[in-house]
Amino acid sequence: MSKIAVVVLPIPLNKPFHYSIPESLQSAVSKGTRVLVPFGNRKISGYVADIIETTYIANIKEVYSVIDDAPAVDKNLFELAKWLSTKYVCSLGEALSAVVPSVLKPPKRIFNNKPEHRFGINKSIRPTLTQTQQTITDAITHELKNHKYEAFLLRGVTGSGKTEIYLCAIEEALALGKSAIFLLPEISLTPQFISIIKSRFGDNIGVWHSKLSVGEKYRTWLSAKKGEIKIMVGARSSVFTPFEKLGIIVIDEEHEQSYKQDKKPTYHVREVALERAKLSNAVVIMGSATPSLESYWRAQNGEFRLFELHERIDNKQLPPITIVDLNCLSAKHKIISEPFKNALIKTLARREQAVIFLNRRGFSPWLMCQACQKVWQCHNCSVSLVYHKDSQELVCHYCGHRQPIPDKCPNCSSDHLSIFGIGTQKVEEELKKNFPQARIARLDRDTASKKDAYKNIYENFKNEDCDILIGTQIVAKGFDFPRVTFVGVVDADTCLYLPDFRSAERTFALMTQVSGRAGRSSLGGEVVIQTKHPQHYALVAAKQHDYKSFYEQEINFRKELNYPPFCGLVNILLRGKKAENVSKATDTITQELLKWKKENNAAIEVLGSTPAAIEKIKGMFRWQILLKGKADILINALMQMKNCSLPSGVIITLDIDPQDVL
DNA sequence: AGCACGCCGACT
DNA sequence: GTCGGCGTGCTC
Repeated sequence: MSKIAVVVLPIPLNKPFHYSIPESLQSAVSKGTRVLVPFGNRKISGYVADIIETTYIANIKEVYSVIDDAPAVDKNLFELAKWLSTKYVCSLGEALSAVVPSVLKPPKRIFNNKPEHRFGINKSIRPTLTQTQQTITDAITHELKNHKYEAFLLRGVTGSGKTEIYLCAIEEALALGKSAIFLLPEISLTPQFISIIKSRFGDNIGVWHSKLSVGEKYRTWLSAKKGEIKIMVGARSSVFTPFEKLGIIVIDEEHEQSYKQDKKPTYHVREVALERAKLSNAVVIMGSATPSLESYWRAQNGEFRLFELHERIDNKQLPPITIVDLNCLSAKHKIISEPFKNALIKTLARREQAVIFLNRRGFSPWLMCQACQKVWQCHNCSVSLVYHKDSQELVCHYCGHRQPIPDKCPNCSSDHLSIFGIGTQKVEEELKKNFPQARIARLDRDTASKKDAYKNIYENFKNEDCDILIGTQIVAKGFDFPRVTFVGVVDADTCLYLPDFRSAERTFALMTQVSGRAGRSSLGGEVVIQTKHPQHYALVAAKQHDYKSFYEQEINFRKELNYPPFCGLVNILLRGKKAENVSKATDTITQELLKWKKENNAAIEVLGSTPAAIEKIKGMFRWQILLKGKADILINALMQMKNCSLPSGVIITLDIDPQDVL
């Protein structure tokens, strides 16, 4: 009598499927291994959750083959997947496929195993710690030695020596025979950083990011599993690195948005790291100059141990920030104000470099007919098309649709078409006009996506073959050069007044981060921020480099309006091709939720239903409902919602703990 | 989620 | 007449 495998599949159905195990695979199939099984008329990989003797299911099919020669997920990771599926409301199979991506399978082609060179830990590089660094490292080491879960939050400006604390803590973990996961925002995983960390830890390190090939991913994953590497440095998904004896998880730049996964399961890596550390009795260290409001609040409430590093290692001062009120300026100075221009003149005269930052969101140049006010919009999405001067096209930034620039308005036949808004190209033009002798480069999604363009611009700037670098978010991170002494923010408002509860927090973090690009060396530096809201607390606090004052004001605002950390949030998004069906479905669900709330006397708020901020993307109409309340109550409410029948053609997606509610 | 089956409108 | 749109239901 052949045994039966209970297999969990990566489909949105929270129910396992039974397969008989053929004689030939009897010894290879065990709990935790992945197997290839027939499902309908396709073959998919699933997890053996259990092996049983008999089943009530008639006509079961056979396991086709076994993928792993040892369990792919150990007990802790399996528990973590169960937690993921509960917290983020998805099936266990979907959660498991986040823990062990399906790309992780043995390559068909076998590579020659090149001999491994082990360098071990290079202690000689370890610099002497300051008193503060030593105190923090000791506290972390203490917990590591106790094999106890603990979470630490380090708040310290760039240059205050957080990285050294991370590295020392990792060394301690390794010395105790434990492994370490070092999480970074995707953008920080630059070759420069990797070479620094490799020089410190040698071949103990694996690197994990989205650009690895399938084969590289599998080899890295396997060597972590086998314990051949002890440290994994990587983006979000490396929180699932299958280390057996995990000692420490570091989350650098804890406030970064890229730590939230936008597809199902919509986890935040911080929450996963905390949960995993609890299951493994490991330590979590989070660090940031501008911790997320939630985390700082949790630290204030004793959930995390808070350490603050107030000074830069070298006692260098933070650059002075000038805020320029754009309201007082004449139209011709709207892009570049006098203080902005003067600072730039001085910088160039000293033969130093400048970074000009422009946040593109909601700020791109668009085309408008002067006669009838028509604005060119995308046919598939409810957004304006963006004017691209280089290619002479109108481009949709949501669906990628592009069309040539018209010479006449199709409505009124006027040929009086003008461009509104400011983009990086426009700023570049303006700067070229003002500084014809300066060497100017531009870095944004358009230029950075071209092969090697990013590297070329980066190298050029590094080698000082370029005086002014204009860019979007991409220049706010990782562009640390000693000769940058001026940072200019063209318009801080684009992020400030988005209709989102986190926009002030984001603006504060961004301004702080951008400012940090100036004055990294003894040359000093200065920052100019242009805004129409110079009195806004996020900007005033950023100017004063005062996180705490920002925190105090922002936390009051969150409390008054009942937003995180004072409640949990769930964003329910409904999409469909027929506007009417989507709005009807949204209504049905809202009614159902309100009914449940009343019946259970539940402390939740059901906000909506409203069309999403961008009502249509790629031809799909979008409506949303926002749920507020305690996380566990919200999950119960969502369970209720699963029972209601909906008009066809409407897709529901849940975002648990959304980063924004736009 | 995928994928097939099945039912209605607009083409050569 | 049939091609293909999408609504429905099932997958061990």
